[in-house]
Amino acid sequence: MSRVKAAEKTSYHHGNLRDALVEEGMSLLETEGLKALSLREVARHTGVSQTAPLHHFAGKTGLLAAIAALGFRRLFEYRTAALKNKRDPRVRLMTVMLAYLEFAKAHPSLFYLMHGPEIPEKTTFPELDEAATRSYSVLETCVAEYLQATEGSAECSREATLAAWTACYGLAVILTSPQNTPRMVLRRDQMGIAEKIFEMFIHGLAQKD
Amino acid sequence: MSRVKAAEKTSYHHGNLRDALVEEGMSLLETEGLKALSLREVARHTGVSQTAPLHHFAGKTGLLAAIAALGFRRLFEYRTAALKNKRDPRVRLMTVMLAYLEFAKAHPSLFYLMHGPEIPEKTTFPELDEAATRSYSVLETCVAEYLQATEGSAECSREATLAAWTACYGLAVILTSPQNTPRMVLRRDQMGIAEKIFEMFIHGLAQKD
DNA sequence: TGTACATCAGTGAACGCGCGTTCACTGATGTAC
DNA sequence: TGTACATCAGTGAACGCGCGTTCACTGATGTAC
Repeated sequence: MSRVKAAEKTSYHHGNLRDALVEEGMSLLETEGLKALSLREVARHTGVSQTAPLHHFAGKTGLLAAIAALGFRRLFEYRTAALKNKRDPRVRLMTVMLAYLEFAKAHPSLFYLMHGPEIPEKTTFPELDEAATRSYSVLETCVAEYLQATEGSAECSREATLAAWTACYGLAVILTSPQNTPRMVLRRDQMGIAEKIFEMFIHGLAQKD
Repeated sequence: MSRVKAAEKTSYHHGNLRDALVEEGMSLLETEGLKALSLREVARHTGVSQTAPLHHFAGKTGLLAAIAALGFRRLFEYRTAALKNKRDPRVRLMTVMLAYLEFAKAHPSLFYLMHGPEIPEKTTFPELDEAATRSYSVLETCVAEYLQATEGSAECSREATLAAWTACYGLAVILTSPQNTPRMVLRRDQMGIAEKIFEMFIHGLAQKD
């Protein structure tokens, strides 16, 4: 790996093909959708023979997993960036939830790849698994802090996190595939309604039972 | 349609092929999953030539839509059956939400077909659209009644329904594809945890804002 | 400093797959007269 | 009551597609000596 990225076009070896394929796959996914994302198409776009990717990934699923992992890393960054300078626990929780929604809306196909059934056995891809866990833990932290601030006990923080995650995820899927469901409500001001809904959730989270 | 279902095997015409295909497609979906559900396979299972289905459905999507519509009709029945003899508005809301979850867990592939992207432009299939709306309206009614019981105003009932639907749907997807996400929490007693989570939601629903 | 050789990262042809759909057809049914 | 004919619901062969993957290969790189 001494000359990574040195030669650009003329050399036989690419030097950085793995990253290039992931990058190209990502942009293909965002522009053309998941259906159009095939090994061959990615190879074509990268200007490389159609079997070259197999030297870097365990079949098609391997490439998909790598793309999804990159997606989770970006989601993590997006979430943490949104949290910057926010101090109030309640605000932080709301922020991290809304950020998730924004991310999903901005990258629907990626979002679908990250969570959908296209990649089976996600746990078997360490890179993907780690990135997903890291992203999830941002939410987890915010929920725990919020619970602590409101009732002093972070006892059922796990369930509460799952509840928050349910809200985020459910709404994200709904907003991402609008033809799915209640069309009336969501015509306009999606983020406003989302905030309203999240507020109800957050309120419910803080109850003592 | 005078002799529907009269002759069984020997006759050239099937007599009830459309229904038979939907039925067969449904069972194929449940046993083998969405990937295995092709026009040809359904035709094969029904004992009919592989092009016969095209006389009854607008291509593959048409068949899928018919199956999904049947799914929504069953979901509707399941929900209303669960509500029978329940009187308290809060209990009724909880019941209808849990019933949704149970249905999804019992028929994961069907659930995925009903809500996933396999059928594009769902609104263009009247049968499907109507069945989906009817099923959704059960939830809508329960939410409205609950709001009325708790605060006397069913003003933001639409948003509240969407919130409840978000909780149902989000959790259903999570429980349906378990490898997705937080594995720790959901090892056991899924319905118990689900109820806990829904309780938080329902509690949040009733807040005055 | 030079050489032999293992290893890695590419190539391109080809296989085999199941699919949705088109096509020209034929058997059965129902209706007009 | 009988006949002609349009229409409907089947058949089966075939087309064309893009795909993931296998295979034998070759060019380039790095390392041991």
